[in-house]
Amino acid sequence: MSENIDKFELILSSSRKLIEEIGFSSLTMDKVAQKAGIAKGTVYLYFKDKDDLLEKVLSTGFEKMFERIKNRVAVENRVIDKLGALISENINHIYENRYFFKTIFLDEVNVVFLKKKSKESFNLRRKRYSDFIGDIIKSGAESGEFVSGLNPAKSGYMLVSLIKTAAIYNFLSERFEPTPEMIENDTKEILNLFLHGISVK
Amino acid sequence: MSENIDKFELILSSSRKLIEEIGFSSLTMDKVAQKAGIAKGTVYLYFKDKDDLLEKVLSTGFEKMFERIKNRVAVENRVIDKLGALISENINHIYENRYFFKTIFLDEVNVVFLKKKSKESFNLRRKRYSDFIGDIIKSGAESGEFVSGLNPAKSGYMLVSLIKTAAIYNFLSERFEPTPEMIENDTKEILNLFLHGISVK
DNA sequence: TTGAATTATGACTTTTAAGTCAGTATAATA
DNA sequence: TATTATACTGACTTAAAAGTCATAATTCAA
Repeated sequence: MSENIDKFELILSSSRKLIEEIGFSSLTMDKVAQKAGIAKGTVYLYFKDKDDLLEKVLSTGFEKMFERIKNRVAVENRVIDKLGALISENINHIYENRYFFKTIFLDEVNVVFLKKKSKESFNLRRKRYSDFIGDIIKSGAESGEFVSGLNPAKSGYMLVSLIKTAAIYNFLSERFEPTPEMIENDTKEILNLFLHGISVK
Repeated sequence: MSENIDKFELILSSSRKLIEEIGFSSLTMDKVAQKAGIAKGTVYLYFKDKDDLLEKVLSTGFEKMFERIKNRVAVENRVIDKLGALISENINHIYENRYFFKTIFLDEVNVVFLKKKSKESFNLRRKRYSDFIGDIIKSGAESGEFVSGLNPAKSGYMLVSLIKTAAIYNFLSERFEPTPEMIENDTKEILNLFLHGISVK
């Protein structure tokens, strides 16, 4: 019985290690079995199929992280301290599992591309756009409108991700036919968040 | 000669349409050929392989968007207006190509999962975390610390994406062994951006 | 100790999709 | 019109990986 639990955990941890090494897109059941030092058929005794295995890899990871963040946040009393604790705990968790998250975060490119070259040009485009925004931000910092000490390129990435996230939020909320007003509103909202944040002045 | 260019464009646009309908992860060369009403072999006369085709689908789309945004931004003089124009133009572009972008943005889940059920639980976890943050933000809005009129859940998504983006930025910059100070710095930076933005007060 | 139940194995089957290429149709040229 | 060059076709080959299952090893219980 306890043997079973061990094997279940063994397969999970082997999968996690493999994902760190080769990414989701190259993960195969054969490799998982090999990594765990067991036969492929055995994997299917503990997991319904590949989908089930990956779902469990991600869900157990998430639950661990969420639990940790909730506990840390509960200690703080003031709202801003809660947010600070949350961010810090989240970043720490990402870094402690950095190879896993690196794969998770960057593997999105692998959905689409099979070859290194295309991945590189994908990242290059992302960089070109962020740098373009970075230049605008830089000139704002030089004119004294924006705070000094900003990393312009990084801030560019941040703005791009805010725009993308707003779109994803709308897509997930089934908002597909936006009126011009809605778009104007979204624009204002993102610009405002990026320029002034959510605090009252 | 002009026939060739037409077929090249035909394959590109058929691929784009297909991606809108079924996503990257289900795209096959057979389906592309069928959609374009040509033989599979013909696709390989215009594109080296699948990777080449997808790379060109994405790069042409990006160049179009980037050109458009650059032109629009160039019209404005003040930095803040430039940023506003950029955001607005970017959002507009996303909405005009909404089905394509919906797939691009949400297909990241498909890297990992094959079945609908797992995708749903993935989105559910994302929502649970954002809602948790949303609750904190809500209490901050109620106490008057944060601006009113915020959508807490959406703001939660925004914060999560800022954290994620900061990590991606570090990963892309090959920063894998962060000191505690670097993590503390990142935390402050994100919290500060989220609370106060990049403008000077 | 033995035989029933449980767990494990890995060769095999099946599926899916990328990529090829010999043959066919169409267009260009002499 | 005949010949060459170019463009197109889709059945076929190849490859990769998911999932199965008859058989073997191990554990457990009487």
